[in-house]
Amino acid sequence: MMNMGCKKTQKKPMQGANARQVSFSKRRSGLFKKAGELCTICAVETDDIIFSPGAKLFYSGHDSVEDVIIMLGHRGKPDAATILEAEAHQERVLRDLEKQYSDLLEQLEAEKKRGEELEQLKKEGQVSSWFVTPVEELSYEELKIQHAAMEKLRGKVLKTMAERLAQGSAPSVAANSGGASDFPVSNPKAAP
Amino acid sequence: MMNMGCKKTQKKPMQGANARQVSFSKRRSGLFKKAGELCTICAVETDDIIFSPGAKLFYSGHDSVEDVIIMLGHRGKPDAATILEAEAHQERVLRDLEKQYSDLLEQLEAEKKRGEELEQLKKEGQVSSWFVTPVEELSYEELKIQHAAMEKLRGKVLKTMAERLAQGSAPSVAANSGGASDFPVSNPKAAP
DNA sequence: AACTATTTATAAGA
DNA sequence: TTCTTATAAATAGTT
Repeated sequence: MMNMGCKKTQKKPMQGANARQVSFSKRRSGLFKKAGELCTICAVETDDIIFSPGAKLFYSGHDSVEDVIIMLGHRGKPDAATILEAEAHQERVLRDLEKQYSDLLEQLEAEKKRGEELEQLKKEGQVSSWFVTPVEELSYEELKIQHAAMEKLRGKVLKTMAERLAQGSAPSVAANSGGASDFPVSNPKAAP
Repeated sequence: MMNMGCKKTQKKPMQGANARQVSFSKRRSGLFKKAGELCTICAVETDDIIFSPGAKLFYSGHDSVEDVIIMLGHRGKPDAATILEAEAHQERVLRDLEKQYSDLLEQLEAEKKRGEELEQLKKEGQVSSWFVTPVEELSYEELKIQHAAMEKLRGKVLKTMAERLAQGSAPSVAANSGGASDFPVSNPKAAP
């Protein structure tokens, strides 16, 4: 059977929403498995976050995963009674998120300032090499950059939240729309 | 030559700091490559963060990577003159980080409150199923959870920063200590 | 979900 | 560190 195995690695989004969804599931579990192996074999910590097009979050972290799962509890589906209550909550949730977002805009401003500080440090010559030379011990600067990177990541998440809100998503809470619709194209980048 | 390829997947940390470091480098690039492929092929976004034992951060994100690299600039090593200046900066950087950390403790308190809100929502039945059923459209709740998860992740990073500070790491800025010392054991977990 | 041909990742060695 | 190579693992297409 000439089933073609898997051919060479594709360079473009897979054609066909269904095939892409299947591939996503396979590769997602593969990626998380690799991350887990990296933790186990090399004794490091990893956090992997995947945003799928339907605004779904997939998360693999060395211990936070448990927190997320605990937050979600038993994961049963909402019953009819709670759906009515859910719709009553929509407005409040919306306002809540909007307030959070405006708070975050301020934080993003603060981020920019920190980025500029960092730029200044770089010009003074200290920060420059840890990213490419893992053996050095530039802990203060590393931590500074860790912080900045995390702030940036956080800012991105929250910006995405706001964008989704602005697009008026989630017309009906707890609606079981089963169809996996077509994927919007994201902005792929590879690591250096 | 019986070079044994790679045997079956190890379940324990690799023995020998050097071999483990080599494996880490290989697997790190492998993981990032997989993440990049997932982005490209399945049209999703990923962020991967690896904390190596020496407090090194490795980051692969669908576009934030560029920001980090731009922040780092040309990545040359500091010269002798800047090292002196760097040491003069240490105290200030320390105070800066300490201040940031105390700010963050407050934010962690706020996080807890949000977690409790989330728990409340879950009891009302809406939040429960998106994590296991990617086809549903529970966007508000998803975003809420994304936010909570990111806050948690951020909190962890910043807590790590503070712990490293408390341990008095980074005795000498820009010291080119080449030795990769022995790894402490982390807390490996796989994704559900 | 399971199978399988093929590609990809990687541990050990050089 | 980078390259090679034997072998294990991942996975695209198929059933």
